[in-house]
Amino acid sequence: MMCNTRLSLSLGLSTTPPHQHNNKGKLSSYDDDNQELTLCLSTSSEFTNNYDNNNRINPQLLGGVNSSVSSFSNTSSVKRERDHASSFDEEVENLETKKVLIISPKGFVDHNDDDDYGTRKKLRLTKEQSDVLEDSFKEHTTLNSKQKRDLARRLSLRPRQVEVWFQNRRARTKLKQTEIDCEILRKCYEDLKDENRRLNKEIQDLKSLKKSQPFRVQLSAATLSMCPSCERTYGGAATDNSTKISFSIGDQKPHFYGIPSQIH
DNA sequence: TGTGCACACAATCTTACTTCA
DNA sequence: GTTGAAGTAAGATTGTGTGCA
Repeated sequence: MMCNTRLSLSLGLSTTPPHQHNNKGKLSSYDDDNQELTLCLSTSSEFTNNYDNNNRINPQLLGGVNSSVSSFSNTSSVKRERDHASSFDEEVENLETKKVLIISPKGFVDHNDDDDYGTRKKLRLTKEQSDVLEDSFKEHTTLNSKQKRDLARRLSLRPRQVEVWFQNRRARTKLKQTEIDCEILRKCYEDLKDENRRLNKEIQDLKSLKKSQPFRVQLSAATLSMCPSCERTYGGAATDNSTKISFSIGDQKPHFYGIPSQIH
């Protein structure tokens, strides 16, 4: 069977108990000529086991058929279908928008009229729904089952939709934070690079100064001083006459400058 | 210890919408 | 004003890892 085989689902809206149905989501018929697969599903409590949370058919129902439509054969999705459609009301609600599904390489697609053939309608949350979700996200970035259900009920969404919204929100918040962190690091890197360039230049200046003026030179406070006895250079950030403890370039041994007795 | 389940996350896909030539 | 390509935002899907009973 080709992936584009059309699958029609005939959904009975009867409240007949499942055990009284002849077709409980089993493969009903397959039209070789039109490559159409027809399933008859009851809307009994067993209906919930016929679909996953994305209104896709439980692959188990398709038996050998699902080998050609592996894109939707996902155990986690099947598992998650328990998360919603937990009541008969929700089942009926789902049926209102999911009457005919098409098997395609992308999985099952909702097709309630011919205009939608081959497309998937994407939900756009209303401003109000988004605001509520945002407010909720500010309070807690993850939801427990009860919070999820309550929020879904309040917004007339499926719990799975709320869950997905929070997942995406967390992911995009993290991404945004990563971008911010990255920008901060980039700025730090640029600053350090500038500082390194400045210090290297300073070293070069001092080296050339050392060659031309082999005596002690008091440079500006921000630059370095040179010990007259050993001609080593010292860091000189302090501007007062207090003792300065410095390290000569290329030597970790401290030199004391400012107190004659302490000069070696 | 193995197993199933629920959940979170990363990566990716897909669609709706916007911008711009 | 219209149109189509390109870009972006965001909802949805899929695969994987982890903790827990």
